[in-house]
Amino acid sequence: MTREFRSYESGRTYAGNEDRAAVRRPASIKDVASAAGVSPTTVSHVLSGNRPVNELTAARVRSVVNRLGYVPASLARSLQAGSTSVIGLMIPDISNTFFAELAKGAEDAAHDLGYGVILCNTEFDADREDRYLGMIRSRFIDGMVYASGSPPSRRRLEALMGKFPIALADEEVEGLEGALIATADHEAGGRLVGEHLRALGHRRALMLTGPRALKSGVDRANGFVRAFRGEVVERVGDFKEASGHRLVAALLQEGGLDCTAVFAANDLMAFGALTALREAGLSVPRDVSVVGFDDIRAASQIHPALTTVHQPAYDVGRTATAQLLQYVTRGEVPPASRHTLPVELKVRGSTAPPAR
Amino acid sequence: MTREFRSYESGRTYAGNEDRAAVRRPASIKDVASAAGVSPTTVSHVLSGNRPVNELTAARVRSVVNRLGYVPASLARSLQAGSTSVIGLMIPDISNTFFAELAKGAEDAAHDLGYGVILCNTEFDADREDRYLGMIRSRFIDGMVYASGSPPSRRRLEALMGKFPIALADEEVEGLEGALIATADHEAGGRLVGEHLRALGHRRALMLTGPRALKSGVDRANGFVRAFRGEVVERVGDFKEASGHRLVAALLQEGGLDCTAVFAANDLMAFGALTALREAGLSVPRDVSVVGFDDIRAASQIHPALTTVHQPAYDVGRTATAQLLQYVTRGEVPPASRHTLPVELKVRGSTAPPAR
DNA sequence: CTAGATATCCAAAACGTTTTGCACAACGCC
DNA sequence: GGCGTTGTGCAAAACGTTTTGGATATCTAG
Repeated sequence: MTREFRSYESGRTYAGNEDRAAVRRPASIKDVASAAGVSPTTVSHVLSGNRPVNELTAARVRSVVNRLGYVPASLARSLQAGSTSVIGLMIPDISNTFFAELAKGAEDAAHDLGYGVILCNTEFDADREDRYLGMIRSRFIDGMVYASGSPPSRRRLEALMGKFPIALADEEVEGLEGALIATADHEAGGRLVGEHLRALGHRRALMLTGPRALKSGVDRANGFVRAFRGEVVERVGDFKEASGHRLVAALLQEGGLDCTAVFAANDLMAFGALTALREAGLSVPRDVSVVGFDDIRAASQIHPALTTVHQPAYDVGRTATAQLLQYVTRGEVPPASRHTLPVELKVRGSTAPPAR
Repeated sequence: MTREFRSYESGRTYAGNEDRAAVRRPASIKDVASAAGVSPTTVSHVLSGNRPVNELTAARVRSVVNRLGYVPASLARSLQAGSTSVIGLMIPDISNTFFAELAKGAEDAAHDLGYGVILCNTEFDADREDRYLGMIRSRFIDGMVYASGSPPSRRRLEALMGKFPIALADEEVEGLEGALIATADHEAGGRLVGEHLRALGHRRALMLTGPRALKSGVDRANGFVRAFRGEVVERVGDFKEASGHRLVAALLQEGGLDCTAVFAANDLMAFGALTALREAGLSVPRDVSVVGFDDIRAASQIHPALTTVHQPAYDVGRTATAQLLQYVTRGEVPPASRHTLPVELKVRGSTAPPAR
């Protein structure tokens, strides 16, 4: 097999790879063109409909396309077009249901506009994050949805944000203004909890917060304290179940909780608190009410079901992505703009009026 | 339009877009070359280390690279190289923790070899799946990890499998031989459950299966039935929580469960079953034992904690991807090969000896 | 019968890299 | 002084598209 691609009129041959017949080079537009006796230009026009082509010629081209199983190389197309129709989604941990939901929203929004999503799972690893940021600098992706509040990257992010399309989701990176932001209304969530507990008659509460560095956690706490208008004892945890357990157990040992309600800044810490209370022989909600934040799946399945604030993780991902793409498709770097999405208080079995 | 890029020293502007100075074309290798007074070839060699370059020249080039903030366009690089260092991961639902774990394993394995992962979330939608399969045909991705057992795609998949690197994860597509496969040992999982329930003294069990079309579900059922060696009532569900609830509730209405144990083919259906049982006033595990499959996160967080079979979702994703990449990096289409990963029975609070 | 419009298709440039063959000079060796 | 060797860097081809300015033939109107 000589593998000659006799160009449509001149006797020129496109030198293929005669030697190794093993790996069959996929058909290119040139192959189609010469097989159909037209120029690559015409093939392109037939396929894109970008310019009219004689119907007879077009039919011939299409038949060759089928016969050869020709599929345009998207790489070459992207190179020419200057964009790839792919964006990145940077998150710390896809196995965390919150981020998985967020990712689903992002993927849906991207799919709607024909974009693909590259999963950038960082595990809070700065090197890993850097590698993924490199994808945007090398223009392999058209934009990035950034939902990973790992502090060390702020500097780098800042430098990129003016040059490339980037949207912040869920967590606004402290001190990073002028960006596209979609986040849940953490402050309102805290407020709802405060109002709920106050309405039930509670006047003294324990609040388990997340690390001070995360703005979302601070917002939740602020909203709560303002609305509760009672005494609030604050303890700083790390959003993990163990820390909720540890903090509550410690207080119980030191001579009693001295509170009628516990508000944990996320469901996992609330679970820890529940365990500690149960271990101490206290009953929820009879002796103590407990409220969480996030509404992860287990929250509604434990007993008693956990009163918590439902975060619109899916919507956060979807909104951030849709907003980002709105600018990406127009080749613009997005302006500063904030979207705060509503949260919802789910009242379940873990809260009740304080024992009198 | 002359399209000259002499901009660096002469005051000439970029012919590309004089009109909108807003969008500055990123520096190309030509820009660097002319600014450093060398050829693009030399720049390429300095950056890749592919051929030796005089240290003085190299230093000059590097300095220009920094000054201009040059980053090679990965698209052009990929076009030339003939591969993108990106693979696809096709799954039905990323918000399902099982697939999220699997995705994490895939991402980790890919990252280890410098590959990126495009998240292809199908929601069991054939069109969506087709679009993503198009990415491999258009060679935008170098390979695909396929973990979405939606039946309609089998035909298309079959056609692709000989031509492109594809690995099956978790679910082997029925009748699709000659592929790279990584899956959990579903049959052994079913067997472990059967042995466990039999050892506790159960002799009559209700088994909630998944759709018959999925081999994994069939394997689980077969393993269970063989090991349990008692009477098994079988009901077909669809792996969703609602179906577990519906099936059990229906049986209870029709005049009693008449079984001392329920084995659901996945945790979600087990959750549904638990709810139905609780609603009927039955106590788990006192009146009925319940076992699930998958060991999703919520399984250990509900009360009573669910006895279930731990699936190595992470390992399945990681193994499938690592195997796939082994061939992708060598430019080969992978041969037939199967990796069956061990499962583990997690005995928790939802199982006990039958009431006497 | 002729000028302009229309239909049809092609050549060449452009996207931004990497790779390969070659040119040229300087050097060491016999 | 000739010859292989090494060091250095360039030109050109190749990857596979899309886009744009024409070129040529055919048609239409006056």
